[in-house]
Amino acid sequence: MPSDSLPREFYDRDPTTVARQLLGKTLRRRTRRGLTSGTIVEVEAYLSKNDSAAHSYRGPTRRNAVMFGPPGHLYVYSIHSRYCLNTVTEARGTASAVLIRAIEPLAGIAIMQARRERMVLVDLARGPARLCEALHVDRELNGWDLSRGSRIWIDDADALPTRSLRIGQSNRIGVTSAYEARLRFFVDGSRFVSGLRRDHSR
DNA sequence: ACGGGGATCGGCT
DNA sequence: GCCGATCCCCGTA
Repeated sequence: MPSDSLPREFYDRDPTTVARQLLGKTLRRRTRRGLTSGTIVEVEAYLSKNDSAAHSYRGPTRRNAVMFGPPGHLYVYSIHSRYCLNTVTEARGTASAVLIRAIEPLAGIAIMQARRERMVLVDLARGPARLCEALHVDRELNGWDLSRGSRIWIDDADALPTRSLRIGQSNRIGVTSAYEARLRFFVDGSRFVSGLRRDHSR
């Protein structure tokens, strides 16, 4: 429906560039229950080469197949009986992605509160699995094309001006024993960012 | 405020 | 069989 959904070309770039540019954009989700949305405030890049933390590192499997497909599609995987949401980046076959780790809730807050069984705004979508629960994202959306602009998509409307954002950078959260290159990006100063521990920030 | 530990299950070796 | 791109609760202070 919205013609301002980010086009496929937006995602057809290296994951670090896409990750940085996703900060401040608006992630939207529409279900029968209503519209929920939020401002993206925290992301991580997973590279197609030399990145042992990327799910695609050891080649295609059934789980990571979407990562090897075209950019702009959703890669949803489960961990510890929860879900995390990525956007596939770069051209088909390169298998990179951006993990969306946190949003600042904008619309449909009551719906998110009900889904999360939490009232505190800051607890609704701070962390990748919390975000998925708040937006009702599960494996059914794995492979969904974000550029279609329905069910779930990202757009520029209500976006924070990227130029004026102060972007913080750190190692990725929960990634151990991997080549690390400070591939986590977040809106500096936002209360809606996860992993505020000292060893991650800055 | 901070840190330790358990839940819980699909994917991969 | 092992182990997470996690979350939440419950100790201490």
